Amino acid sequence: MDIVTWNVNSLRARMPRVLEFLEERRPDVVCLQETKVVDELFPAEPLEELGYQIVRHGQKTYNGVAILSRHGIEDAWCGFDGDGSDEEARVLGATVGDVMLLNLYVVNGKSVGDPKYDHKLRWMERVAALVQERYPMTEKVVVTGDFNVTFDDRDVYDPDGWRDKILCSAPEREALAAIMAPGLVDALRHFNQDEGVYTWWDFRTRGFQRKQGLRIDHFLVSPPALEAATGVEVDLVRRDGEKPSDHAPVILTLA
DNA sequence: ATGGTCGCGGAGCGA
Repeated sequence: MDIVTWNVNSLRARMPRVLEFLEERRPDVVCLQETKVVDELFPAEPLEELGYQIVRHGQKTYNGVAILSRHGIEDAWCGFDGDGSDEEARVLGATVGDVMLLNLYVVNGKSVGDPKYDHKLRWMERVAALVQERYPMTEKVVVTGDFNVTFDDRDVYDPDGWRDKILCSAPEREALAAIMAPGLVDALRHFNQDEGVYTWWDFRTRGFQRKQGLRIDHFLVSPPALEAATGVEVDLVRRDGEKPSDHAPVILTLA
């Protein structure tokens, strides 16, 4: 089973690239972030025609998460309270087969010290509590999405330039570790110790062309899910070409 | 330190 995480930076703007990706790779499950579309305007039909069931949790202009699946989606819920009552649409949970999914679009935080940064740290604390309460590590758990946090220098093209900056600060990394504390593992690092594996490149600096990126999109998996995992791959083809997102899709394969 | 480019929505904000 292939599970994808992809921050598409507007689903409607990205539809040609998303459809091309789905047709070529036929992934089983796709967790999308930054759909930037209210549920009533979600472009479901072309995705359903490719065989995908859809659960979505969107809002106007900003944020928005969705899960596409070629297999039955069960027990879907959204927002910290499970009812979509959050101000920001960033949390979507569901079960597909024996895999418990949590799809997250973590707060960006703007810059260290900004009020949005404090909001990010508090928001991540709520995620940690949610994982602890609702995701037993004895199950196949996959917590994925755009975390807007790097793990270490290997995830950063210019570690000294980014030292203690947003996406790289110690408090953010500690908040990420707290989410993983019950027993989640960074699946990509289990398979690949190389530096320079990135998932996001800034539009403004033409980061992709300059090979200047960060790894901020992750798969955090429980021991049973790690046992089933056979690899994690970043699909760089999707970051190149016509009207790409600023993120590449990341693909986790489970046996 | 700032700006650079996208997307949304139709100016300025968020990333």
